[in-house]
Amino acid sequence: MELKLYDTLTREKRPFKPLDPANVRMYVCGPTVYDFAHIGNARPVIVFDVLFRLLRHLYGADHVTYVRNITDVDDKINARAAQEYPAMPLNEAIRQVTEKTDKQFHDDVAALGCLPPSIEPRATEHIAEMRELIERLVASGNAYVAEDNVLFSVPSMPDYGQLSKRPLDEMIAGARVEVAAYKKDPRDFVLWKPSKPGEPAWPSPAEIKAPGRPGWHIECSAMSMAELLQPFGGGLVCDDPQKNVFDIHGGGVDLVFPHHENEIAQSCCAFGAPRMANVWMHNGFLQVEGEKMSKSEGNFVTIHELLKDSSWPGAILRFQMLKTHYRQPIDWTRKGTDSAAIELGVFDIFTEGVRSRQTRAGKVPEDVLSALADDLNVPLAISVLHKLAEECRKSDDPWSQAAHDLRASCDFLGLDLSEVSYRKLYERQHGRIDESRVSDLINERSQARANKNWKESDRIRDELAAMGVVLHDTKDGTTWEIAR
RNA sequence: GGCCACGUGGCGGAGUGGUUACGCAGCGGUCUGCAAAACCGUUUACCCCGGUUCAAUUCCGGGCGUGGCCUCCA
Repeated sequence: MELKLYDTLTREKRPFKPLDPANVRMYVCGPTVYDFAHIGNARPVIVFDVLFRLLRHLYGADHVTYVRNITDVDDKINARAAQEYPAMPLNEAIRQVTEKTDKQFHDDVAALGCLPPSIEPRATEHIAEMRELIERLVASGNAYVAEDNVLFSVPSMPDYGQLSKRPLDEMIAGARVEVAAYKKDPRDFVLWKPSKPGEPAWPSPAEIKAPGRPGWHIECSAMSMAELLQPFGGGLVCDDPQKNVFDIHGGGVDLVFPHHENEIAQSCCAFGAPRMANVWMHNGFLQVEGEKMSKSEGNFVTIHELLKDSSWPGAILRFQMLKTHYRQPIDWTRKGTDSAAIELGVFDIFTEGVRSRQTRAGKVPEDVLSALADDLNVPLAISVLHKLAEECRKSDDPWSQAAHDLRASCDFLGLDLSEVSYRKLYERQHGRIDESRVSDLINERSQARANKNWKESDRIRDELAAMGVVLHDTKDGTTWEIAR
């Protein structure tokens, strides 16, 4: 099976050829840990988790390295720390904020069924590599010092702007931001900047006396080097440009410019590499109820709220996210969550037996895998799952091959069905169903029906319906389930 | 203002130069005391205007709409 991925750089879907099939390497930009992650942050985490699973399937679990960083040095973190812990020394407050947010993030994404990446480097653990990279860029003439800042010189890189397709000279025209006076060129960006007193600070590179801290973009160049190049023979000590490229770099489409463009500039110029990564993948943006998500609009939806306050099982949120192809925009709505719950509830019904007692090996159908291999066409893969569910419905055997395959497919997609049954959803909202009360009422109703007392029979059925219980009268008696 | 995406039936959402996506909902039927479930059948599509083509929802151009980005972070 051939994996094809859409590459933002070339704007086309291409067959994926790993540099080394024994060491497939992927880097995805992770969160800045200063606040609860919102549902938009969840998208790349879920999307690239599916890709991670697929790569592990295709190349072997031990042959894929997935790096997702944690950004724990950033102005927003500083601001949040000062606001939340005004009495505390800033660095201590920052540690409080980052540790707390970091934990929340991991709890949230675990609930969404995401595997932990192979490595989750933290920016503050890689300051040394950032400094080394900056020194290199200064030495090579790609960066310069100005007022204790180190800036990347965009004109020093003729290819700058390829990823976002922004022509160098036209880029300034529409800019509406004031340009710092010390910049040689308005497009130059910061690699290192001086820290204000009390802020996190490290010894500066390039013989700058004042302590400082890294710019935003350099951390990803440094961490991808440290985790995806150096361990595989590349990095600063290696002059072979081919050793200084990894396979896949991912993130949200909002990162294409400037973040990824600048990462490319830093990495390629530092290592003399023709490319930073062979494939650039970007997930589409997300709106909430038709509106841009923003705190001022009051429609800022965090993963935590959905899981804890609204009691949605993570699998349902994950499924809702995966119902849309990763490059399409999503309008995240409550109605969409309800639909996802109904669909997954069906998968739960048909796999309930095989989840408690697997009687044979389930197999992820080729149709599912080939859909995923076609640039992660998860919606198409899900349509195959519906077909399996259809087979299950037609089968008399609760342990049919289709049921095993459906289970295997859900497992493959990271969809944990253990909490998604209609009953569990109902009980999360309305409290436990009193089963003995239900069976008492059913017995009473059966009596009434035996006596052809349809009025009483229907009254009891209505009473049960009010409890969320729906009856099925069959030849063998009456069964019940929770309303969908 | 510049650059870049996206626009499919009631809703969600794939895909394609000519043939049923799929799911949910709706409608009709079988079944049922009546229902429910199940099964069978079935309605409503490709933003607008041009162009290319034997043929466009699918390619090209323009328009409209929505969204993203426009650098040291709002």
